Amino acid sequence: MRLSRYFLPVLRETPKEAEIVSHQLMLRAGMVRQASAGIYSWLPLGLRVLDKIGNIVREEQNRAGAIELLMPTIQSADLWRESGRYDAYGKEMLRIQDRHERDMLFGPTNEELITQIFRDNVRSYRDLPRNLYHIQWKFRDEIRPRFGVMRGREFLMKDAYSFDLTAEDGRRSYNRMFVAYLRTFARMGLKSVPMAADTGPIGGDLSHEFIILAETGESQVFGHRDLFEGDVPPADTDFEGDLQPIVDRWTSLYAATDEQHDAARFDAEVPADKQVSARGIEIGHIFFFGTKYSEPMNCKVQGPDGSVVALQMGSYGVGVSRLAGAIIEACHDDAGIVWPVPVAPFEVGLLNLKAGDTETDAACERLYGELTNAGVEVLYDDTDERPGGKFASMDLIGLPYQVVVGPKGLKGGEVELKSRQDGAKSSVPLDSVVQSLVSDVSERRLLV
RNA sequence: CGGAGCGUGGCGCAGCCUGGUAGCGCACUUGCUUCGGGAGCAAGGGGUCGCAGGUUCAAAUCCUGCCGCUCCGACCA
Repeated sequence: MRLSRYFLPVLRETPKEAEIVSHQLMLRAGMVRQASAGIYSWLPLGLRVLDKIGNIVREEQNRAGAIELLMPTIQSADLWRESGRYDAYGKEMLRIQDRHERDMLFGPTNEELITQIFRDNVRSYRDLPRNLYHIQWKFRDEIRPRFGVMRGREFLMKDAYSFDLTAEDGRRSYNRMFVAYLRTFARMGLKSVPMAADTGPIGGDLSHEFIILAETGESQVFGHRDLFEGDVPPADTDFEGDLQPIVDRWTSLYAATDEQHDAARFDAEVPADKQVSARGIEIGHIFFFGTKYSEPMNCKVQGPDGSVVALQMGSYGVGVSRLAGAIIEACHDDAGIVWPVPVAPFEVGLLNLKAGDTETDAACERLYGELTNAGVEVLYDDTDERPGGKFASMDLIGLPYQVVVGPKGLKGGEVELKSRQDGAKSSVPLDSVVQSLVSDVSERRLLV
């Protein structure tokens, strides 16, 4: 992408409504603009990040055997009356009426709708297990939205729903999502820790929140230090096999959010030098809730013995839009964002220090073409802005690699190659920079 | 909803107390000079001062009501 034709409004100063660093940087880097309280427009750069996050989530869901579909944002109130949640949900649910004065709502979650779809189309245990998911906008009319996209009212969420014949099978479905989540967040460069969690309005008795540590986290979390350094299950993990040992390993050590925290247990189970007490951000939440929806909504199949049984269900959420903010909270420095390669909006920033100069233009065009053809995502700053401004903007938007092309270096046939992550700079021959970048970038696209 | 604060050009702010020509920095446009880490000079463009009432000869400024936004608390992916 050529910057001269792109839409990337960067801000030199910090808008005063932004209090936390990820919100400030998202506004300054031209990723989002606030439409109203807790509701955001995603500008081109932000959308690219959102898509990358969504695609990683998608790949890992698919790997774990979940199947993607897409449900609407607007739902019928009648469906929610079946489960009893129309009255139970409270004011977070945005209730609206259509022109015929039918009660509708903007979906805060989709248990009811997916249960309806499933019950209307599945009759036999032979069609089990199934896990269906979608990535769709949700609306929860929070009392107080804050922290930018981290706690907006409108947010993009991946929500998966599992259907099983027995509780044991349901547990296996739960485990598949548990392992998928460990991989999903690790691929974004995040160290997530599953923690015993409250089930809230979703219901059920088995639940984990996936937490990353961040100073601006919304809740206090407690855990064993070793959990924050554990190895993530590899890509060739057999999701059809027994995942219980993996889950057991991750849940054997103490980890809890403040609402579940038991200080006495914490002190008894975790040696003082292994105790971690910090702020955390919830980026995923999984639940197993049995027949909470299938029973009242009559989502039943015939088992092998001919009996009709209500399905065992679970639901599994990932805050896709929240992750964009959460990753920035975890990955930034004084100059701006420092994107991990897998979620970076572009992988390489190409800086033409003297746009209009025949030689630098030619060298940049060549690099831009070759990198693009090699499948590397390049943002080419071909504007005639001064070098200082170009450097500052590139650092702000945080692309992992920068290629600096100017007359000085070109005299020796060289360009400067910089890593945003560690700030390392090196002079590289013009002829080998593409090869070097292609291998560096592709190596870091897959973190696990 | 309880408490606190803020709404003045795209962004950041001053002016309000003590009513009288709407200002500053950045950004933007044009020209010249500059050009390897946010340049200099010069000339420009852009504002219903959140909205509505009221007081007054006169309101960004004083009064009343409303709206929006932010922070702390209860709620949450």
